[in-house]
Amino acid sequence: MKITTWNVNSIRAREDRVLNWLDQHQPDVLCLQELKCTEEQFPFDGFDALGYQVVIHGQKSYNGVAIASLDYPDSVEAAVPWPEDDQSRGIAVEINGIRVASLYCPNGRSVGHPAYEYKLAWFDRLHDWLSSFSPQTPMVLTGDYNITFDDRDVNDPVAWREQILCSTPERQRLNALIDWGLTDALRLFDESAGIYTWWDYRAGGILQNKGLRIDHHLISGPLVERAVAVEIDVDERRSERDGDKPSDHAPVTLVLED
Amino acid sequence: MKITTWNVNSIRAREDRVLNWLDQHQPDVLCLQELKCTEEQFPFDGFDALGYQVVIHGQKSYNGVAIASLDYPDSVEAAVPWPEDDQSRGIAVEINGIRVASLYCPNGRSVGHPAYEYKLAWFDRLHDWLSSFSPQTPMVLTGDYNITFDDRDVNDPVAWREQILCSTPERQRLNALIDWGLTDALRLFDESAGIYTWWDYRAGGILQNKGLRIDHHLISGPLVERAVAVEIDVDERRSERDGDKPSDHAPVTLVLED
DNA sequence: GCTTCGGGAG
DNA sequence: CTCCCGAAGC
Repeated sequence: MKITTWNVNSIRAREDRVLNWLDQHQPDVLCLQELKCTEEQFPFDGFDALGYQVVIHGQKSYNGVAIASLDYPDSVEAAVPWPEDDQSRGIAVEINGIRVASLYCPNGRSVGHPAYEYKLAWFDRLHDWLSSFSPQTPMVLTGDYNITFDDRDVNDPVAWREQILCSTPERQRLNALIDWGLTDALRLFDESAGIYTWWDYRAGGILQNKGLRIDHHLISGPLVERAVAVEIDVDERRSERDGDKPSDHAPVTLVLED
Repeated sequence: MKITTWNVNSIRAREDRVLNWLDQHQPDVLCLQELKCTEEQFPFDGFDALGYQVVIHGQKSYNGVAIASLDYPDSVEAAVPWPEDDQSRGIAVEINGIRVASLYCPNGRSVGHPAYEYKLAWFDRLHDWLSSFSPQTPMVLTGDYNITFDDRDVNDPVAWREQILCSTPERQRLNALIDWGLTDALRLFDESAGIYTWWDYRAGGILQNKGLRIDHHLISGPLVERAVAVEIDVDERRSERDGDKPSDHAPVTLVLED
């Protein structure tokens, strides 16, 4: 079973690329972030034609998340981690006995900015939501966390030191999810530095591999047993295919046994 | 010899369509209007690859005209009809003994609007410019005139009566060019009503053929002798090809003998 | 409708 | 760099 996360930076601007990728890679579940559209604007038809169901928690212009899947979800919870959030940043489903969440965590703009305070508070809310489950629940919380775990995830740790996406309070929030009982799936397979999932559009980031690892699969114990790989499709980020214009994030795929 | 006029409504937004059309139809001269770009922004490379020279009188965001030709022009006069005009609406060349002008005449917005006064004054300037030549000069003044000659050029003459593009003062200015010695080339071949070159994007204008004839070839006596056809490529305006998004104007081609 | 722009966001 | 938007222009 394959579960992919992909911040597509506008599904309408990227529809063809996403559908081509989906057609070629056929993950069982595709978690999308930064749709930048409402449910009315979402291009369901293309996904339908490829046999994918889509549930979406949309928003005009900003944010917006969705989960596309070959099987119908058994349940859907939009507005994760809390329903009163006026930003659409999370949606969760149950599929084949696994709880899957697609998360677009706040960016925070810069350390100390009001958006940074919202980011930290948002992660506290995410922790609260997570705590409503048992750590024995098969779970995949995946998406764009907008936080690096440590300096191995950062191409230039000196430049990024205590900057947004890398500050200690942010990393504490991310590690609180680990402490609860989740595992950073990629690190089960590769402990090396220099593995990235996002590269800034500016400054030719992708050509010089100036990236960060901020898209993660956090998985609970029962899935740690089943995890066999995490794959980052850097070619899709780099790619000149399909009229150029890739997203600034690569698709990242968790492969589970069975 | 074929001389085409085409208001492309942004050459950057329409580059592929224009080049595909050019490659298929191979006119000797292509007069373009509403480039909406400066010379720096103009996509010369694609024209070059098809063997076309391009001279341009550009402007940021608005207006902008060009002439693409298989043969090099023997002379170029940008800023027609007068050099101090702060809007880039005309360029003229001499090619194979014929003076060719590509004109994007002012729209005028609505009768009585300041832009309407500018439109009338602009046509007076055009008449002055024209008067610097002999009517025996082989000339093609072509482009988007933003004026209909008479009600045969109007899909709904009642609705358009004395409206912008159809008002008596505008038609007088257009006829002043005829009185000087030019001929409306299309009417040499077809006197019927309902021949249009422009259809509003709104209200499904093209589907109901709710159009106007505002793109003209005005030709001098020596070319009246040589004219054999005027062809309007309505399919290109209608077309769903090349990722949709046609211009609101069709290409119009004058065919000359020799 | 469709294009341009500049401003805000990332 | 790339996206969104709301004006303005046609």
